[in-house]
Amino acid sequence: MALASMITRKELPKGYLLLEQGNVCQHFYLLEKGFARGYYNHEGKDVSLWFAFEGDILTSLYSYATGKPSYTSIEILEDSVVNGFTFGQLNDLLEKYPEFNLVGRLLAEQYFIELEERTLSFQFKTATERYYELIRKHPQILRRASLGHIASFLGVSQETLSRIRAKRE
Amino acid sequence: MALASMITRKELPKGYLLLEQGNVCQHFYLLEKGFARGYYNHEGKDVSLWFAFEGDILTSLYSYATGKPSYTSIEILEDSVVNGFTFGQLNDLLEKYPEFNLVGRLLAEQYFIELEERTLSFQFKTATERYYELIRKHPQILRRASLGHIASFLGVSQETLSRIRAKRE
DNA sequence: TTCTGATTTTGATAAATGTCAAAAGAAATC
DNA sequence: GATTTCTTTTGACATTTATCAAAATCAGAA
Repeated sequence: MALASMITRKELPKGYLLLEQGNVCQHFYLLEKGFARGYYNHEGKDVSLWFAFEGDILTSLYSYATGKPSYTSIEILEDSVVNGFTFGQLNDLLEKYPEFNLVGRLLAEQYFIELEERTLSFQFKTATERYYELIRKHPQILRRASLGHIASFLGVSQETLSRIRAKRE
Repeated sequence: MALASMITRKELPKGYLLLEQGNVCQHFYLLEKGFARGYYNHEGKDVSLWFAFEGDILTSLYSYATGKPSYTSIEILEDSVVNGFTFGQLNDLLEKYPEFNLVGRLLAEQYFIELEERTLSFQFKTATERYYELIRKHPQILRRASLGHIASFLGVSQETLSRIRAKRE
């Protein structure tokens, strides 16, 4: 079983829902080109959890690890190209070549570290600081994501983010 | 190299600082008996990031994964017994028996999932809801951790948590 | 270009929470 | 048991941010 033969390449239009909250995620997708976000919907409130750029992975690690329905949805925000394979294929691979668990471990560690940073920033930084940090790290986000999406990612209302922007300059 | 011979058992008194912010963490510790917390200190504000019970692991996954100084400290909150081994020993083991990466992967996934849940609860739940969820999951925490520690874990001031408690019953 | 719908900004007000200060209570030490 | 120290509660007030509503701006379709 060759790795290459497992991979399916797909073109996805803007607005496409790659994964819907409540469904069990079955795939890893590598975002070759485009832009996407993960979000969580709770009582009508739609909150962005992450943004994914070229080279990032689109999946629900939760679903993969637990086999349970994902509580995040994945939305394609710009026409994109992804390369995907199923969890089943990956598990076969891991079974056959246990060394690959090293990659899995490093990946999960990486995920954890990024999330830890995000969590800390919620507890220690103001929305304003989080905003400027975000656009410093990912300036492109300003052009690619809407104010509403960014606001919910930062944990503030749109109006508040708009006022944060207004204060500067 | 036997796993058992690597492990060192230690008794640690209440108040002991197992890991200090700014130092590179070198060990995994399994908490056999006792109670501990991880916390982060920022400009004098001391914020609890997690509590560890019997059976939990005490370490800085961040330090382990990156080799950089930990930004969390680990404090023993009750006289405890831990079983520890160094990252170096663990890495030797992983190199010799790559299958162990599976354990590492699952562990990192587990860490990630728990943190994800915590992060979501910050964005979607009120401090009151987070409080009652915490004591539902870990009732013992009420007896073992101080109000101040719990308040910072929940992301509110002590006074606010005190008022949350007063409202009920 | 013009229209239409979505996004962003602005204003007024209400609600939640933090901060400071002090009192009350509990625990530890002598 | 009395004293000291730490923890928790309570009160008053200030600050931050959300919410609701409306206006302004922008973007895509006709």
